[in-house]
Amino acid sequence: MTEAYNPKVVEKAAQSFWDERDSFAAKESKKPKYYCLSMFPYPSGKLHMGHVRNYTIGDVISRFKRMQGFNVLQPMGWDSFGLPAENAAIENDVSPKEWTIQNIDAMRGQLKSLGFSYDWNREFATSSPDYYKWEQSFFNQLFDQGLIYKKESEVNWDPVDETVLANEQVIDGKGWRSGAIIEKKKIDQYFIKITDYADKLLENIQELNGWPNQVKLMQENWIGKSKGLEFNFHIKDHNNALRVFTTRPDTIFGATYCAVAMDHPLAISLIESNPKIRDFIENNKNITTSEAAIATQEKLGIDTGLKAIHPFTNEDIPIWIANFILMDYGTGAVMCVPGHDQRDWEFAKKYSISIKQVIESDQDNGVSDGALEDKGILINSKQFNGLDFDDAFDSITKELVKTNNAEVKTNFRLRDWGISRQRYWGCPIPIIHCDDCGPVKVPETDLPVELPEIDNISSKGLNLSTFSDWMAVKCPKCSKDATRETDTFDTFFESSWYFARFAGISDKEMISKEANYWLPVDQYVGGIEHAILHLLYARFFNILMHENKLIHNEEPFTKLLTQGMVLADAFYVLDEAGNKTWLNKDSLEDKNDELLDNSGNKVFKDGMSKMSKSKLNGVDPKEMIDKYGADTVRLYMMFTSPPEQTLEWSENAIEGSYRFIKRFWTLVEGRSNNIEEPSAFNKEEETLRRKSHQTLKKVLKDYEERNSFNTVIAAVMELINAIPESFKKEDASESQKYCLNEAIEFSLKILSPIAPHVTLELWSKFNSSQDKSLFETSWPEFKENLILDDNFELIIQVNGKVRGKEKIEKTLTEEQIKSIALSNENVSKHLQLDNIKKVIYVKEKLINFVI
RNA sequence: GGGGAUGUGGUGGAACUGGUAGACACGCUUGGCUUAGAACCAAGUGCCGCAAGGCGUGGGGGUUCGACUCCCUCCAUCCCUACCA
Repeated sequence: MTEAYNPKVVEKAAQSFWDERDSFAAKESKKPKYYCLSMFPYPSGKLHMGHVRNYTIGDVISRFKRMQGFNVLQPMGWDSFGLPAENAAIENDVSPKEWTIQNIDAMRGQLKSLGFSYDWNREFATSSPDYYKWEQSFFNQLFDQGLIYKKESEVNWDPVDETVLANEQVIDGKGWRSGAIIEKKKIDQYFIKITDYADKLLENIQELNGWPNQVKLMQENWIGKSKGLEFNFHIKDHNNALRVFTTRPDTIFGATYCAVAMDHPLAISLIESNPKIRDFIENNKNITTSEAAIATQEKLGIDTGLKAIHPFTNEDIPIWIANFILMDYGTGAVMCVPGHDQRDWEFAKKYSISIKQVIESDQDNGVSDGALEDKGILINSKQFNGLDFDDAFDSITKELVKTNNAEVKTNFRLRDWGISRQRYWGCPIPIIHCDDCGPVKVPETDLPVELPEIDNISSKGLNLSTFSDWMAVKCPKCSKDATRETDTFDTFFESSWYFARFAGISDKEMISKEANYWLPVDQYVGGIEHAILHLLYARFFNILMHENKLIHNEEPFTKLLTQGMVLADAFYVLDEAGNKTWLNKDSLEDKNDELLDNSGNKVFKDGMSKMSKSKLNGVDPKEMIDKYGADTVRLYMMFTSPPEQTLEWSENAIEGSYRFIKRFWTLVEGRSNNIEEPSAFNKEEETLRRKSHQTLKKVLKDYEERNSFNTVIAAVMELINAIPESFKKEDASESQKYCLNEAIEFSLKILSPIAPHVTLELWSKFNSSQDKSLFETSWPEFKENLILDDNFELIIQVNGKVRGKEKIEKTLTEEQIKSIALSNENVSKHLQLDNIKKVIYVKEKLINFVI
């Protein structure tokens, strides 16, 4: 009697089997190690499809490597500090800690239900003092090494809630909760000198052969190393010079104005005496600190009335204040060459500043339609005419060194990492402020500095400066009354070293010796949105940990797989003030083709965007797991698109994945793998065996080299479709049954990393005599001699168009093949023999007749 | 604004090194089974055309015997843009 496929029963059995044996506990051994890590989640409470995709990919790779005989470490934990906990605290009046713990429990349950092969013994949450204690300790080391400093920097200030807002919390220049117009405010913050390592971070990219080029490029551009010239413009009737940085000194004869940032000292010095400038700066202050907002705003400027003196022509050129110049980059002042920089060109047009062409071009209209940004030969540049970029750079530098204090400078776009946050739910920065001793680090023996418990949650933002009891301490140096630092770390701090902690977790040290066995991470898997910040900070931290002799490797991640975003439609309603409130799709009603929320307000569609906590467009996998089981969800997730590609979420085809598993179950169930290999096979049997071994060869490449799991699944489907019906019948011959069993065995193995529960169950039914766990630690080998075929299919083209196909024996000569091709009926219709101008033959593939 | 990607049937995707475009699925159509439906099974399914044949990989142009693949250009969508993680 056959048994129907019941995912609930099968999955429960498989999961208990793994649990009982602690199958995925990782211990050092003589086997080659493989550390596979998926980016740990922020515990928002529910998994969404982006997580399912990420963690299925990681698990597929882990399980595949385990089958290949590797000693695999695949840990999981929680990146549990962050903004959403504070928001939830304010909205629901729960402590961030409680909320986080509940979320972790819920998400752990969801992860377990998906059957991921994690070593749960190594689980930790970054919000636990056991973890952040070591972060504070490491910070102290960096502090001693002079890598930490304080400097003023701008934040988004909500004047109503009296709190600092993240860029995400500023919507159209207004605070998301209060609706107040956001102000920029300068406050003193901690920074870490990542720019000291800019060259190292850039150079090491060359060695990251296992990283996607895309990500390496983005990091290179982010670091943004450029060679340029810094020099002074003398200012007419003014004591100070204006120091500018330019990467294009070759265009200096085209400089028709200069521009400075709104917070440049020169601009600030004019506020008092010039009300127009004061108004301009005042009116343009209200913009988010985000680069995107600054760069896309309308480009505005105001003439200071001051004149810079052109170093070569001695002409006066105006100095402007512009709202898009960044004080943080270069010197905060630039020379503007509208002829050869598009942004300068547009600004010049707007304010009627002259535009000069100083680089040769074959463009008829010169610079009248737009800037010519390509490098080239200098014109209209007096003694420098005719020089190319490099020569011009050198010659112009030589002159400016004499007169204008010029200096060739390497400049980085990368800025130092601001690590202070004015928040409650983060790792406290272990510093004590003493009136006499200044900032003093908290002694090692007093670590961790734990977060105070929350008793009273206000409706404003949370931060540590309201906990006066907690703040009051004695100075560790002089024992006088002192106060604790109230800033917490940027949460990127926690995620910059967790991978090392997983590899060497210990309650006695930050990272134990065991880490030397596991590190570096062999395969890191995570969303492409982390291509720059998280991955750059983690690389930076890894270098610091390496320098401090905590770990042996300099770069943390050997291979990187960046999965594409899972997108979903996002929906919102607007209030009277035009503020957006995001809504989950499930809370909407569809009335006469119009979307309404549950109070009847009109709902707008925002279009596809990544599943996120803030837009509430995450799709919870729970329902799907309940309905179809984890194997179907995993299989569908892998089948529906290749990992690197963006995925617009839809569950239209999940039924198909479920059907496939059911069909597969029906095929395998009731059979046993007990046939000896026969001595001979007929043609039909050979064909199936060829397909089985071909499939094995193909999927090995797809798994190992291409991370192409959708084609792995398609290949197995093809193999199963290729089994002749007669082989499945009860009266099939022994050799037919043998070939069928071989196909089944391969399919079970191939699918095991993707759908581990059902394959484990079927394997133990199919191979009842064998140890179950053997199935998950062995990978079959294909036989090359069975893959070879004596024939091939020749494609016959006329002028590149397919006109016929012929089955050809591989032993035939090119001449013989040509004559077979020419005798093809359909082909001969399309050509006359005397017309053939050329014949192209691609071995064992195609022949093309050109007429 | 800048940086990085992506674009192939009604849908998700395949084509790996310039060599058969549409594998494998979803959906749909027809038939079988069924009192009926679901499930399942079988056949068909890029578009135009009765057919011969033609057209077809975001649009336009180019290189090549041959282009989804290489080059130029334009468009659309997504990710990042330093305080979402």
